[in-house]
Order: sequence, then C-alpha cells, then structure tokens
Amino acid sequence: MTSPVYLKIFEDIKSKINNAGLKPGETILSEAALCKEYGASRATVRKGLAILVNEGFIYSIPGKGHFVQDPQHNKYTVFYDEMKNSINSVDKTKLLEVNIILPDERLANELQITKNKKVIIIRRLFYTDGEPVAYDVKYLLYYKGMPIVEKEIEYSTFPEMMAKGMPLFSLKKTLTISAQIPDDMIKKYLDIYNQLALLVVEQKLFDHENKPIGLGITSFRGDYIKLLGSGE
Amino acid sequence: MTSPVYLKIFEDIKSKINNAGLKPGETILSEAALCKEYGASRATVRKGLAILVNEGFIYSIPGKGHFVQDPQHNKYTVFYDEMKNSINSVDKTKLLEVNIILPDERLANELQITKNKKVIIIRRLFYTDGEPVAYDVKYLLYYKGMPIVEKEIEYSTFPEMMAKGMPLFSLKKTLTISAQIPDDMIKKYLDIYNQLALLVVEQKLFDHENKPIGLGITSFRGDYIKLLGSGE
DNA sequence: CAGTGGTCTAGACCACAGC
DNA sequence: CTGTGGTCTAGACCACTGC
Repeated sequence: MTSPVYLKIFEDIKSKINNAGLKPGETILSEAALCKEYGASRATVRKGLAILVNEGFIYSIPGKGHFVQDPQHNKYTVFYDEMKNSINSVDKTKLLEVNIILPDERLANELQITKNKKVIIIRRLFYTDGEPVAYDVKYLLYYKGMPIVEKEIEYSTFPEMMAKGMPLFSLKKTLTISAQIPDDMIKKYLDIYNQLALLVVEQKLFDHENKPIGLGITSFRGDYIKLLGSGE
Repeated sequence: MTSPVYLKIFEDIKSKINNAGLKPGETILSEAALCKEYGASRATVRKGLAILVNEGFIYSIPGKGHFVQDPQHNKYTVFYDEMKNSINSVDKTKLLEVNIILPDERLANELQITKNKKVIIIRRLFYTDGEPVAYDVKYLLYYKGMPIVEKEIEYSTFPEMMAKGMPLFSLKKTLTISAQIPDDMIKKYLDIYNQLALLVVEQKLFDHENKPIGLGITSFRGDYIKLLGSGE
C-alpha cells in the first residue's frame, strides 16, 4: 500500500499547484530544497519532477529552476477509425472500385507527385445494419508489401492498409474534418433523399520522411457519426 | 555537440525497432545487457528506456522485460479554439443574450443537475471579415470568480470563461463533432440562403471531480471551418 | 534458483543564471 | 562566486517471473 516516494512528491506538488493557487510562471522549490523536505535523494526528487514536466504541469529552465506551466486549454485527443465510431460500427463494406489512375492536378498536388506517377484508387461503401452510412475513397502511392488481396482491402482501415510492410511507428498522419452538402453521386450511394449534411474526414498519411503516401476521404452521413475528443 | 548517452540509447533502440523490423511483442535487450553494450550505468540505460516507454514505443513488464508496443494507428491530437481555426479567425463577436434560465430536460441531463437549478446562458455570433460564421451557445453552472463583465464574455473562449477562479489544471473537457443541417433560426443568424452544412462542435467542461460545469455548442458554417488533427 | 524490472541512495562533474 | 538544473556512476534492496 505504500506508494513510492517519487509519486508522493509528484502528487504533493501537483495539488500544491491546484490548491495553493500557484500561478503560471511561479517557481517550484529547488531540487535541493525538495531533497531536504522529503529526506530523499536527488534522483528520487528528479523522478517526481520529471513526471510533472512530462504531464505538462511544470517546465524547467537550466540554471534557473522549475516553473508552473500555462495550461493548454485547447488541446484534445481524438480517436478516429473509419470503421468504428462511438455510435456504432461498420459491419459490412462494399468495394466499388480498385484501380490505377493518373492523378489530376489537385491530387498530384496533395500527394506531392508529378501527374504521370500512377496512383491506386480504392472506393468503398460502408454499411451499418444494412444501411449505407459512408462513402470512402482512398488514393495510395504504390508501396512494397501493399495489400493486394481484396478481402484485405475491404475491411482495412487506412492506416492499417499503409502500415503493412512499413517500419513500425514510421507512419505519420493528419486529419481534416469538415461539414459538407452531399453531391448527387454521394446522395445516390448513401440513399439520401432529404436534406442531410455529411461529416467529411480527410486523412493524409506520411512516411518517416514526411512524404505523403496516401490520401483518404470518408464522407459519413451526418446522422450516423459523431467524433469524440477529450482533453485536460 | 555530443548528445547525452541516454538519448543515443533511445534513438538506437527506436531505429532498431523501425529498421530491424521488430514486431510488436518482441523483446528488447535487458537493462543489464544494455549497460554492457553501452558501457553505461543502469540509471542511464533506464532513462533511455523511460523515453521509449513514454513515447509509446515499448512497454515493460516487471520481472519479464521490455517489449515492443503495438502502434496506435487511430489516435490524433486536435487543437480546437472556437475563436481561431486553421482557415481564419473570429475578429468580432456579437452578444445575443446573457441570461439565467431553468434547464429543460435535455440540458439538466447533460449537466447532471435538477431542473430547478439555475443555469447561465450566453448566446453569441462570431464574425470574420464582417460575415457571420458561427452561432454559439454556452450553458454554465454558476461558479465563483465567473466573468460578469460583458467585454470579458464577448471575446472569451469557453475554457477561458470557466478556468477563471478555478484551480489550474483542474478543467477537463470533451468534444463532440458532428455535421448538421441548419434550422431556420441559425439560417437567419448566419445569413444562409442556399444549402449549407454546419459543423457543430459541442464542448463539455468538467471540474476536478468530473462533474459537468458547462456545455457549449458552436455551429460553424461548413464553408468556414475545417478542424485539423495530427498523429503518429 | 537466477534473471528481470522498480525503487532509492550518495556521491560526482558539468553548463548555465545571476549577483 | 553560489545556486540552479542536466548528466552519470556504482552501488543497494525489493518483488516478481519462470525454470
């Protein structure tokens, strides 16, 4: 039941910041002072401080000391998976097209390639409980180890497709989330007859050198998906 | 120019994971072995490993060893600020209403309060370059140190409003992002005559005990906002 | 039992802030 | 100059795993 000393130090200082009303920029006791206060070695004190730094409560300036950090009020963590969201999950997909195309201006630009470089296009429909809920297009640069088995393509998430045959942890990604009105093609695919907004999520994948290797655009029925985020 | 030993260890192992094609679940050299390999003390080796753990590359099981972690392919970081997004910024706001109301069923539920508990409502319009771009409603539970000056309300972000007079770092938040068709009231406020989708962002704020203390709903013109995220 | 990681100590030397 | 944090060593003891 006895928790480690460094955790005690961590929690003490954390609650001092919260309860004793320390303001951002104010200084924390020095490491030496904390050693005395807790009768602990410097390594132990530093371990406690390291956690505080790591979790964004304080920062340190060599030669000066530790200071209370300004809280980040606008940072959120979002879990996004085309196939699975907070409301329900994709239980069926339909492969509309797998093809090799030459990119148009916009796509060549997005993927930072010339217009004569071939690109794989995959178009799918996502279903939940038999209803079409999203229209999905992916553009991939050819990569070694790329999935070519249709079964694999049908139920793969975009990062899953691209991570195959790539070094672990080398995949970087960006998301762009917007709301749009469906065009006629999407209306047809998604059985939309009334007014309905689309939540459009664009995923761009990059390799370890930050070169784009894929672009994915998923258009969800607005009544089907909600993206969730959390932060502190 | 000589970087610390623990960083060298960190980067070596990281690139071993990426290039030598280690699979998730495979084991890393033991701390003792790494000490020998780098001629370093255990503390130094552990510091390198700690970074790898912290950044999600490996995990450890006491008594067994360190193992390669499964990469998180669906985690993203999103920066969201009602007043400032990637495309442009709110340069003017209009306060439509500041009032005290009794919550209806849904609101009482969201805020986990009884229906006779009073709630502050703030309704605003956000403008960019003279055009209305978002309709914003906030519901706040009364809190000590709450802003009551109109100027303060007009240009404050939701977390900014609530963080006043609260302990630093005690504010927790969730986001819910969806796409909707505007109702008539919002159409009027936002000068929408054609078909246009709304990107609706719901923010819920919680205190340190995870009790809801505020709900904010911002409806952006779909052609005005894109939310951005990034991950690795 | 030997091997693993988790905690902790008591030193040391360094570069840098600030007086 | 003293005080600060940053790096590093060489030990120690513990709890746990797996044979």
